Amino acid sequence: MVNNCAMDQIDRNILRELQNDGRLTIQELAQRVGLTSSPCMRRVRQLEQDGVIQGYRAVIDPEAVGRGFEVLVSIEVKRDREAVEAFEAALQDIPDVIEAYRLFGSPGCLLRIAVADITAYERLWIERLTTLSGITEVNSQIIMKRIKESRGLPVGG
Amino acid sequence: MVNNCAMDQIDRNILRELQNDGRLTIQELAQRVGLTSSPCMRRVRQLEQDGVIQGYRAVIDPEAVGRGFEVLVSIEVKRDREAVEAFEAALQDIPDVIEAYRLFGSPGCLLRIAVADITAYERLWIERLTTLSGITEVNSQIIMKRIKESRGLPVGG
DNA sequence: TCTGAAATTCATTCCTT
DNA sequence: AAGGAATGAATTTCAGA
Repeated sequence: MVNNCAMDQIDRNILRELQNDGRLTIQELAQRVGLTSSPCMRRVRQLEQDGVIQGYRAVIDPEAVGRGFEVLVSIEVKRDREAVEAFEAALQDIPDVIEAYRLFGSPGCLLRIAVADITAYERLWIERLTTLSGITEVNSQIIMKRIKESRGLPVGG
Repeated sequence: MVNNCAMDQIDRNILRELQNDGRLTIQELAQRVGLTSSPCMRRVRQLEQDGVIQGYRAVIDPEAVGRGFEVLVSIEVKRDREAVEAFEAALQDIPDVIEAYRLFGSPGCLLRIAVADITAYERLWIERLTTLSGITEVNSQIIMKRIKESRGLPVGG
């Protein structure tokens, strides 16, 4: 269950610390939140079991794996069930599409794409995006600047 | 330096595994990529030093921390330096804004916002978004469906 | 629920190949 | 670069408050 809401300030501090450094040792974490290691570990395990902590990930430099060029793509899809389902299924098979959202209003769909460079993007665009069926519009937006980065969710307190 | 490109297939496998589970023990990781623990650890440390691995994070369930309602907001800002800089500085002080991008073309700016519910969003919108100076348009888009989720970057191989 | 100690597992170093 | 053994840390469990 995700919301038994027995989450107190210490739990929130644990979440904040682990969002910042997911490889903190239990001991170091315990010290930062004012516990000793056994209760601290019990809380962490509980948060994991409850699904509050969904997992841990290494954060990789996109440049280093040939994905330093990011594009946001607005797409309009024909508003019929067949078209939408086929389109969304097709997205699953394009690894360069790292996020995709269906929106209310316009655009109907927003993709976040990560490729090596503009050449790779051109190839992706001509070979895979424009060939998707049921699409009525594709609009590619290059990011000029990251104004604010996602370093995890703000955790109250 | 990020690209000395002495990265081989084993390194890419390490990155893939650590993206999937950032708390893998070196031993378990070593087994998965076909090494013993000492060379495996050397590689991980090297990747960290080179900045290929930028860090480790716990992934938190947004619902559990009162941020289950996500909105994408397109904003147009007056195209003058003062306005843009003031606007972008102001965004830094709104914790609900978890990502912000300045784009080429239109919209000039895209925000990703995470709040508890639509009521909280209404409050944010009226109190903090519409009051930002230099803004000519605000367009809020609610996510109907997450078609594809970011579980880290695809790592070749 | 916490503490503190005991048992086990892991990280890390060093030396050899 | 990789493997293996040694050691020092950290995790994890458990008894008691």
